[in-house]
Amino acid sequence: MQTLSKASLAESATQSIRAEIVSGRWSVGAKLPNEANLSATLSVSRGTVREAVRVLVAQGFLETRQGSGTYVLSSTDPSKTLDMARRTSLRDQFEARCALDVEAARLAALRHTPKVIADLRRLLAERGNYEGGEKAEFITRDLAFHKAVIAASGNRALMEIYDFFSATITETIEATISAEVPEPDMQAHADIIDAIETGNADNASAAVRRFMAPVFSALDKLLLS
Amino acid sequence: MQTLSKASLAESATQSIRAEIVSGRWSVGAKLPNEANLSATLSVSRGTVREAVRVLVAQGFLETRQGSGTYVLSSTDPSKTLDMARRTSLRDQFEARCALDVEAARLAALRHTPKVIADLRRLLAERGNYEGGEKAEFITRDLAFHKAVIAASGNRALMEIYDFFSATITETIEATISAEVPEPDMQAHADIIDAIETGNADNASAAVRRFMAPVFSALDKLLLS
DNA sequence: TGATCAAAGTCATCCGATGACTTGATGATG
DNA sequence: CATCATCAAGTCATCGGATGACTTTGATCA
Repeated sequence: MQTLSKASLAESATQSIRAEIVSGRWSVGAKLPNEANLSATLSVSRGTVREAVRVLVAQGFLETRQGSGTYVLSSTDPSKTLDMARRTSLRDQFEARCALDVEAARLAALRHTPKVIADLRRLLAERGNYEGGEKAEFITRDLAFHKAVIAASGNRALMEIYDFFSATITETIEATISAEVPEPDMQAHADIIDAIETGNADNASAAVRRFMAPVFSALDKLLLS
Repeated sequence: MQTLSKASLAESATQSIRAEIVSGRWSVGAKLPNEANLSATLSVSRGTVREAVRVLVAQGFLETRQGSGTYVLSSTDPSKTLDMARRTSLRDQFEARCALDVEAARLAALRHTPKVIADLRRLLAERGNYEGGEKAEFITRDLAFHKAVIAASGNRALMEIYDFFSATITETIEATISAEVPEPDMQAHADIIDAIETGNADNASAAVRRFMAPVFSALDKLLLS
């Protein structure tokens, strides 16, 4: 941030107020001092305070209620909400990933081309089954296949979200329970490609769901133990 | 964003200026009219203009140079990861949101409780059908219902991602084509609740899919026109 | 030509005033 | 006592003017 060198008073005020919020000194729901008070505390004019507050309102930190006051709405940057998704349980992450896979397979079935199908078959062949060796490399090849399915959907939003999750899921798997979660075999993967090729959206999403079932079963067992 | 329902002058000014930028009428590098001029054009005071500009500066759209003027830095929001979602097409965003809705309904069907069902029914009743009036307020009530469905899934990852998208989708809708996208009626919503209540996961997700169909049809028509 | 500098243009900040809205107290009413 | 209408204080929303700081421009001059 080069802002430090030439921060305007309004920008400084914005940072000061935000610091109070993220530090928790002004907790969620708390009411801020009124504008005149803030003005005095920060040693800037009321207009400058208003500019600072307006920015924080736009960023989702604050909420102003005319006639009532200014209140803390959130103590975290809402633009980074996805970070929160990262910290959810492993099962939640898999379920979310499953949602993306299912919809992607559906869309891929509706929009597939012969070239896409050929690419999927090639990636699946390269992936192979896991037969010992470096687990991380296998996971990488496996992810390449799944990303290709998402790409086949032609939906960039799904791709972005999937990338986001696949990275963290990979980490989690490798670090913790990799041995306990079964990798669906080649046939289960091939079923997905076949369903996409037929162009039947329902079959494609159902294939993904069957595909994921054993993973969820394994996760449930882990949660019980 | 419920902000539109009772948008302050400053927020309206922010949107007006941003609209000029994203539409390309003020291209990157262009110099904006001076504050007095903007003040006259937008029929608000200069202080209000400054608040609006300050927000857009914080979002990375504008840059102010004291003594020189205000210039367009970017026509897209570069400050956050939201960029990725903003740049995807509206259709992509809806498809991604649909993926979340479908999976959430499925999980909700498997995990529902009487209280959750009652809450959903209450939210749907509060939502009502759109019968004129403030569109933004209706969208807010509609979102509350859909978020409740996601919450009923018990999956925090889905909730986070959904929040992420609903914000940008709402913005896009309100800013551009709100009138063109049909809102599914109460019955379509009620069908989802009923399906969840029966505990049949497939029916629940199918209900959501039927629910979304007319929206996609409308989007397709927009793309063709 | 090149450097200097003054003036105009523009944003930064401050101040005071008025309007609009919310909230809580007050008091009348039944 | 409970309820409701009314009112006053507190607060944000917006306005307009004024002054300072900084940049750009162009005229002036060596």
